[in-house]
Amino acid sequence: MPSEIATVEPAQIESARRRKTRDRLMDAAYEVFAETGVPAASVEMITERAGFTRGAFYSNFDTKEELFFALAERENRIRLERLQEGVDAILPELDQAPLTEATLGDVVARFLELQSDDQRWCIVQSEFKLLAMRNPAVAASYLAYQRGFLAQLADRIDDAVRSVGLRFTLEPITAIGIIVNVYESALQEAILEGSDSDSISAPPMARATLPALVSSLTEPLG
Amino acid sequence: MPSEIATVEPAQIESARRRKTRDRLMDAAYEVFAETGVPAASVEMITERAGFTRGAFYSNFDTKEELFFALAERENRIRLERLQEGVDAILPELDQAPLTEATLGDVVARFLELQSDDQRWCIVQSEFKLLAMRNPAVAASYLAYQRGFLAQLADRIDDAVRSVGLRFTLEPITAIGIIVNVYESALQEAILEGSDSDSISAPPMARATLPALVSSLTEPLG
DNA sequence: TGTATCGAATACACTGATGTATCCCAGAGA
DNA sequence: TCTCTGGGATACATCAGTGTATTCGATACA
Repeated sequence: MPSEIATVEPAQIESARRRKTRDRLMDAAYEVFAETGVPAASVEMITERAGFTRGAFYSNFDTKEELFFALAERENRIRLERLQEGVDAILPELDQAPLTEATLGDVVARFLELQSDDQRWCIVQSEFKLLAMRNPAVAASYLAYQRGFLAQLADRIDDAVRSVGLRFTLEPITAIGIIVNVYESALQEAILEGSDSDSISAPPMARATLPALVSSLTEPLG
Repeated sequence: MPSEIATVEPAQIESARRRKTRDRLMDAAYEVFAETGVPAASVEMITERAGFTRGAFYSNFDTKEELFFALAERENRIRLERLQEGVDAILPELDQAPLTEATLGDVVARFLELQSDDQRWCIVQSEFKLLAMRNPAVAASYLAYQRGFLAQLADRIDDAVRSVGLRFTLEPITAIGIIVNVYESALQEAILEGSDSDSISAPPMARATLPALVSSLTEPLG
């Protein structure tokens, strides 16, 4: 009897199988959304790519948009974690070859690369931003994520800057926001230029510009 | 007879009526594309908004995309012209109240506002950029326009900077590219924040940040 | 006033996507 | 081995969008 009462609750315990299916659908959606955009992507394209039929999709998600949000959430979470881990991995290196004004820009670039790792993510994120510009609810969650990420990053970068005896001439958050902007549009420009080859020649321009920019935005401490 | 031969050429002389129809369709498309995005917009939404039926559309354009490109071309042309005129209108003012380091940032902001005047254009342009990131041919024309505009702007701003006895610490084109980036993302952020009200509270953030940024990116001449 | 022409409106045939009701199978548990 | 349930597959009904062949109406010109 008690067991029956227990089974009455509609058992949405996310079975392992179900989770796997959802993940495969998200993986496929990631590719399709990057290639064709969210509005142009059909449910069938996604399920076909994932090796399912449309029935599987509707068993796991209500709408294409719901899948998109789930995907964005998963990817954002992954990147926040990667930032944490990545910074922790880079810091020990600096004990051996301590940070100087000359290497500061490179380290900043490496931090940034932890977030925008590939072309597809850059495109999908643009799509999300565009959606947000049209939809206040989406905008709220977009801004929340961006600001969280920026705050994390700003802490780390500000530390690095101070450790070489410099400080930002603007508010640190503002300055680092600018740096992130420059990095991201360098990435976008790389995509625009290399559209034909789908290689990930992401950061050369950023690597060239960032050090100079960082030094323009900083001054000696005190 | 000669007149008949003349009429043989298929008379695509862009009658005034036809031009007006095309313009009304573009106006309507501007709104619809901004509201729903290009892929989600249907031909019928556009023609309905313009007060025509779908027949009129197919008499003037082959596809929705063709209309989109025509619209982008028209708007880009308008903004390039506006930049020319706008700068010429601002310069005389400066004879009365000469440019100083303090007012430099404001003048730069005013230049920039000549381009990104309203919310809808910002959104439509993002849409165009996204399309370009997926399509090399579109990318080429996108980059061409952006670079043309940047070059124009850079000339004017560099003059202004030198006229107050400063110069950019980075390559002028690079520095001004950064400034444009910062301005544009300030605009986007304003949209993201004010999504509910559709007012055009575009530049307050930019107005606050730009002067400091400009002074960070410049140093005394010589 | 009549007519010829240009361009917008209408109607229709066709495609492709969506959502859902139903079916069926594999695997867990007794 | 049998059964039962969760979850993916199938099939169908619906609908929106597209493109085109054709019709209609207004304006220019005689």
